[in-house]
Amino acid sequence: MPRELQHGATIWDVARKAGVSITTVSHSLNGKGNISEATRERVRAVAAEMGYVADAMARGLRSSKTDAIGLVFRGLDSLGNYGPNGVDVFMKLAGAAAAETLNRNLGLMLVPDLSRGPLPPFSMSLDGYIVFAPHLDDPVVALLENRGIPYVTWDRDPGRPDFRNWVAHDDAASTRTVLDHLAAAGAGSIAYVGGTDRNAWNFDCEAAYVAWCLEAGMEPRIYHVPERDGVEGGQEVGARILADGLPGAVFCLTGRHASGAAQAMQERGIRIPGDVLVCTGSDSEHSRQHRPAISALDVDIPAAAAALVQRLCDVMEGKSEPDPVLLAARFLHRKSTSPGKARNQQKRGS
Amino acid sequence: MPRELQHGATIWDVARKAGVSITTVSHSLNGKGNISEATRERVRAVAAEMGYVADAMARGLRSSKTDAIGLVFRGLDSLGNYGPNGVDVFMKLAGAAAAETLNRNLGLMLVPDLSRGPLPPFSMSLDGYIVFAPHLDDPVVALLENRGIPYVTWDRDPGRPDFRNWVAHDDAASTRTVLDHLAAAGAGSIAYVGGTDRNAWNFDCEAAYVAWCLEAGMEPRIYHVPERDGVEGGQEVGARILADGLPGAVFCLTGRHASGAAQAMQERGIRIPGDVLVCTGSDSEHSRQHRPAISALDVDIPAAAAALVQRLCDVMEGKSEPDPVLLAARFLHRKSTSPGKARNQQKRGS
DNA sequence: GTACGGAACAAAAACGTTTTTGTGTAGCTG
DNA sequence: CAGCTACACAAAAACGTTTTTGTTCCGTAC
Repeated sequence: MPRELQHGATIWDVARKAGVSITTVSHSLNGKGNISEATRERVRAVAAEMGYVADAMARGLRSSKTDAIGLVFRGLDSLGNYGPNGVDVFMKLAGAAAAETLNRNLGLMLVPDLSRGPLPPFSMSLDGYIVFAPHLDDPVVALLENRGIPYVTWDRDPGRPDFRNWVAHDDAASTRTVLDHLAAAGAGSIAYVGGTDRNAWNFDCEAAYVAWCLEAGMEPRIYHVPERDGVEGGQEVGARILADGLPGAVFCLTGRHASGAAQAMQERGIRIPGDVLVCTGSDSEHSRQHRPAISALDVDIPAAAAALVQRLCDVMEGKSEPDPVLLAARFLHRKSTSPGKARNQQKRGS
Repeated sequence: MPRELQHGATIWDVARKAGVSITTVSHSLNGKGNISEATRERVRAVAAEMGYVADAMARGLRSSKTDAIGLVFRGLDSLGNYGPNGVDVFMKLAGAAAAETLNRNLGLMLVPDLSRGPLPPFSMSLDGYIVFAPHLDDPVVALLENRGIPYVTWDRDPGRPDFRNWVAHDDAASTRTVLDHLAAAGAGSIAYVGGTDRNAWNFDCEAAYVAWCLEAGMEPRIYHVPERDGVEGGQEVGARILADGLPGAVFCLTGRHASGAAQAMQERGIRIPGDVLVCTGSDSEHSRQHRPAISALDVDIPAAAAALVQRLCDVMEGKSEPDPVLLAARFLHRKSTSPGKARNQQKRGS
């Protein structure tokens, strides 16, 4: 049991005990001013012995640096609105980001959606922010922009083409990979199921799908389901797709939708992958759990978190802004897209 | 685009614009002093119009309240040492805790393991802490105790029987539930596989197992595998159990161990649940994914998080400390423990 | 012998709040 | 009309740092 009042050890206490002024203490510990090495060392020893740690508030007040960054936490309700890949991805990202920040000796604060309700106490004092999946006219980025707080986003901001501090997967390339794979596995027509959130993920994947169809001479079949509707929304769209005519493959952006759609079709006697291929743009427990397991695009979360934190640190240090970071998604080939006989509903190239 | 320098709007600016002193501003906004309702309202309006938010640093410095709590984040390396249920549970807890704190308008900061390396800047200024699964002589709780920072723990601290601010599942009751279930499903002998971390979870489950065996007249068969060894450790212990003689059931505390043990036995021709029942004390993706799916105890994470945050707030407000919170775990009955013919290796009661 | 300069440290200002203590005016009492 | 209270607000101290500006001492150059 060391000191009794270690809790309140202030810079004055250290100064008194070392027989110097508080200036000397501050300078000694921070390696700044002009202090003889002997004094510096002595002060360091005293401070260490007393377990002195500079008060973060006072330091932050003076130098307006908190050494902590924020991660905008979108609650479950708003995740329905914003978070395309669902809570799983978000929480994994939070964990990876925390692991990444600790390496740099930064704190990571989870703050609720900044756009509604009273601002959480610390939110405006953080050094920077990571924003998850900004949507069109996102009030959160508007607020940060307005306050001049540095931030990076996961996925690009669809409304700000000139904003460059983002990290994302190459959605266009990923989409083409998936579609090529489905076509190679025998799908002559491919239905696309996107979400309704107005974020880059939805926009870019759909655009890539349309472009790919054009090239392949295939008629686009596009469906939209609100992200928040999850598996049930997937079931509903599965039925709708069936009513419109069985395609060779169904590509659902979210894992929940894919799982629901697959389930709805299976319940109506359709076999996967025998009669239709199913694939999702974001792996989740639902896609893994489904029988047969659903092929998916997989996100390298640690890499994404590392890139985000790195970029944010760069921005905070005022480094010049290079190009956005594009990561490659892995395609996880599972049973739901095993190749088989041709499944052309509308003949390819017809 | 509102104001140009909203970023730096200070209490002085508000005071000047409202034609009052900063005292009046502070009092008006915080509903303290003795201010006429007219003035109070006018100041409020001006502040709102300017988008004024009190600087958290200054406020914190003055009143030594940060309105933020910390969650000790144990990195992947130390999770091997500390986190009994693996990273999944921890991240879910973090998410649930974040959702819970935002309701109270508190910030939640993830801080790295406090016991090693330099302390992250903010760690000693937070109002309180949630510590995940403290182990015997945990340096993190020692540090918090030493600094006089309020904290609650998830799972009790095995080394401090008189510390009461914890929330946990009733491990003894859960263990009995599982063992009763296994016995009822026909297991005449049950092998127990625990971890090596010195935390309450391991201690209490093992003690309950031993007690239950004594009552049931069954010879205890206890194995230990380091948590960090994961699935591979489970495979290894599965082989070891088999070499010692096939029991009627295997109860592994962690999902990874259970999955590995099941796998090792299945590879050697043992059928589950035909020849042996397998069950785990903490549900995870591994237990869900395994074929057959492995029965498990399931944690109600949101309830746990809510209880932890609630308790921490109580402690911070200096409320009297009631009894620790004991939550009930749900038992998820899956295929791996389907009842069948008696599987008595050693006859029950013999 | 005075002026200059650098080394080593100290004093004081500043950061933006909250809180304690003042201050002036009005109304009321005796 | 002196004195007291209540009211509405202002001034100033305090929180614990960092940083800017001083101060002292001493050696050296002119």
